[in-house]
This record gives sequence, structure tokens and C-alpha cells, in this order.
Amino acid sequence: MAAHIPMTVRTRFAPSPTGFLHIGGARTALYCWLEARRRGGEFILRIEDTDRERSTDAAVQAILDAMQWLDLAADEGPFYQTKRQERYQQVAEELVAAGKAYYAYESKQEIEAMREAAMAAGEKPRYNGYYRDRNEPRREDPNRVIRFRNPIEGSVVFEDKVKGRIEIANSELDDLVIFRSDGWPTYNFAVVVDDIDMGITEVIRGDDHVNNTPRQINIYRALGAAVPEFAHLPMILDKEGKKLSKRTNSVSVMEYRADGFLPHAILNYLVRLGWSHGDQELFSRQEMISLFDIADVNKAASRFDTEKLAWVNQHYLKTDDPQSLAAEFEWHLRRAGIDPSTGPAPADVIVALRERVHTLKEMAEKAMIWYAPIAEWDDKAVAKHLKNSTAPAVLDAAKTLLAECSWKPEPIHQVIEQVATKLELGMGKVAQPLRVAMTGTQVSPSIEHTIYLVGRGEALQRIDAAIALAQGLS
RNA sequence: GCUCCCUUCGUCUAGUGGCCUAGGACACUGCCCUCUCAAGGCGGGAACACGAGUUCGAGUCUCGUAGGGAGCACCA
Repeated sequence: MAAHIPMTVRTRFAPSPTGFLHIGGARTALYCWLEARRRGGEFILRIEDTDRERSTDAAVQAILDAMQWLDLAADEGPFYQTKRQERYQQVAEELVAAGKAYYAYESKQEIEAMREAAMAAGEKPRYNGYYRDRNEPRREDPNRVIRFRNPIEGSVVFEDKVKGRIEIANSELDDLVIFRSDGWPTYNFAVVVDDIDMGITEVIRGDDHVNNTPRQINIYRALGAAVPEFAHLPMILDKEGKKLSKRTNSVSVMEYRADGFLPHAILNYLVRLGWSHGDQELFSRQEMISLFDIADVNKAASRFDTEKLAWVNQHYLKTDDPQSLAAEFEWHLRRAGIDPSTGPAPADVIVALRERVHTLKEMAEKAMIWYAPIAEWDDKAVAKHLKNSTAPAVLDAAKTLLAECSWKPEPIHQVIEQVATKLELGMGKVAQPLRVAMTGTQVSPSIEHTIYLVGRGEALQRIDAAIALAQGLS
């Protein structure tokens, strides 16, 4: 028996640069990447920019940036379809020469009339095959296109890795245009040529392409190429079960970044949307790679749940090394108008706040208390919060002890306890006035961490200011 | 209209004929812990779209119905 030489698995992500990388595209890219990684294959990135009307360089860059931020590196590419124009033309002409495609010269209006006639007759809008058997030679004509001579008999059957067996009769398919009158290939043709040339073995894409697959398979066969495996991913819907729309949802991956989500949290959330491994919710990169299998992906569409994403995000905020989160957090601080160098170390702030927020954006907002100048506080609100007969005594006692204690959370905690014991007050009566003095608000992390992060010099000043406000009350 | 696809708690899902009086997670909620807010711990309510059939036995197989989605371009 001949030794079986395993073909290397090659997957590809092929977005068209007409907008940002959206959440559905990110999941497709993730699944392609995971499938390639797990099976020791290659992941290729291809930019499908043959629609020159709608493609933009800015969109290309946005997609590349998002892929990088998510850390989904391609092994090859990005390849651009616009750079392969001659190749498509060459293959299309070869198909004509082999009698597997033909020139057609209808105008767009004629095609339109044809579609309407078919609709009126209760049939699918389709090409009537006028030039199919006319064998017209190539001639200069603004309406010249090349159409694929689709088989008439039989049906196309393929085993989709997520949808299962799918069969469509050839009688449902018409002779699609593969090469346009403007000199560019159409989508269905370009993908096939590219996937063959790039040696793609697994086509993983959105299930809006299921209906295109039989047409493409016929082209593979006409070209004498091996047909790859297909896996069509169900859609991602919004909370209401509607199609994700820019108007009502965050759809761009980079919007999620701006909203304070971590790249790995997004990946973890996405890998679980439509796929699972028993009861496991959290996956490291390595676990995702070793456990993921495209064949285990669910068939049905799923809804995007920001609250669960937020839970996953907080999980990683709590468990990741604060130091490794610092750079992304600083990005958010700057976005919030804060200069990180004017306050405590970002990693320390992360530790103080990570159990209290779900996103880095929220964290940056809450971190304001350690960076914003005290002058910006609302004095009236602060004074009101200090309206407590024991507040001045607490502040005074704390100030004395804080001036001398060792500046670490633990000793500061002991100071609080000493004040409570000395004044015979509960922890609440001691912590709250200090909290107000430190932050101008009634909510903050544990009091010792709050004070610690303010810093000794600033803390003493804030206590003085608070005492002044409290006295102003009486 | 035609073709294809989908259907388990509110949501993401486990489930591949008996282990299911259907499991986990998010969300919601009760109690505990507590210096605020959280986090955490222990509980709770909550689902097999519907109808036939196959079978000793169906969430799991078959058919039908209903509902939802996608595609039907010289757009990808």
C-alpha cells in the first residue's frame, strides 16, 4: 500500500475591504486560524478588492489593524485580488478555449428585462442562455462578458463540515458571469481561481455563501482542480435576533477595543459562540488551538450577548498579570484624557479596580479619582457626604496616624482600625468619611487601597481640604 | 415567487435512542460575607416550536406543519 502523504491544511480569511473588520468576520478569521493552527497547517489572508467602487485603502488598513490587535497572524499574505487581474483573465479565456465558458454580449438592460420576465413567470431570475450555444467569437464590445457553461443535468452534492450534506440540482443554476465587461472577474470566479492557486484545502466562511458553493464546485471541476472541503458558519445576530447593524450595535472589532474589551476576551467569547467543549467556558490560546474543531461548530445562528462578553472580559481582567494589561490600560487612560504619569502606576490601579469593573474603559473612568485634580471636585456634594458628627474627629485622627505610618495598604489598614478602636466607632463610620475625603464620592475600592494609591502627600492634603469643608458645615 | 438552511432555559450551549424527574455558563433572583461599590460562597426560578410516525423506549431517528434566516447581480 502506498504511503499516504497528508496534505497540509491551508485555510484562508478573505474579507472584502468595504468597511471595518466586524465581529462576524472576526469569528470567521478566528475559526480559520484555529483550524490551521490545530492541524499544523497554514492560515492565509486575502483581500477581495475587485469591487473597486466600494473598496478603500482605509478599510484594508482597518482590517489589518484589527487582525493584529486580535493577534491572529497570517502565515501568508495579505494577497490582493486587484494584483491578480491578468491571472483571472487568463483562466477565463482558457475556459472559453476549452468550451467550458463562452462570450456573451447582452446589455445590462437586456439582462434586467430577462430577470423580470423570469420573475413574472414565477421562476428564479436567471440568464436564459442565449449565447450558450452560439459560439460567438471574441470581439470588441462594451457588453462583452464571459459566462460559465454550467452543467444542465444532475446535481451538485457536497458534505459541509458544519451544515452536513447539501445537494442542489444543476437545473437551479444558470450560466453565471465569471468575467465582467469592465475587465474584472466576478466574485464566484475569483475565489475559485484564488483558492486553487493558493492551495486552499478548507474553505471556512459565512453561510451566506452556501448557495454559491455549488456554482463554485462546478467551476473547480471545469478547471480540473481538486474541490476543497467547505465549512459554512452560521450568522451572528444581535440581542434581538436581528442582523447586526451598524446603526444599533457595535459591530466593528475596534469599537469593542474602544469600549474596553481585551482581545483575548473577545476571542474567548467568539470561540464559544457557536462552538463548545463540554461545559468549559474559558479557554487559553493553547486550549483553543488544541480543542477547537470546525466539525463541532453548531448549525444555527446565535445572538451576540454583550453581558456575557463583559463577564469573560472581567474574568481576564482579574486573572491576567496586571503588568501585561498595563499597556492597553494606559491606552484607555489617555483616551479618557488622563496622563498616566501624573498618578499611581497603572498596574496598581488595575489591581485596585479589576473586581469592580467589566471593561478597561470603565476602569479608566473610575481611575479618575487618582489622577484628576482635587480642584475639580463638587464641593457641595463632598460637604454633604461629610455631614456626620463624627467625621471631623475621624479625619483628624486618621491624618495624624497616616502622616507617620509605613505607606503600604496593610499598615494603612491598621491605621483605620486604630482610629475605629480609639473613637469607638464601627469600620463604616471611619471608612466612609475618609473615602469621601480621598475621592469626593461615596464609592471606591477598599479604603486602604484608595488611600494608598492617592499617595501620602496628596492624601494628607485631601484630608485637610475635607476637614475644611466639614467645618464649613457647622 | 423559487432554491437552500435553521429550531433545547431570556441568551450561549451540553446532549449523537435508555446515564434526562434535560446538565453547565451569562443574565435575573434569595441568603451569607462586608468600610461603600464590587468580587466571592451557598441556594432558586427558567427550555427540548408543534403534530404524526418508527421503537419496548425519542430532546436524540423519519415525515409533515409552523416560525425564522440566507441566496437568486457584470456585489462580495
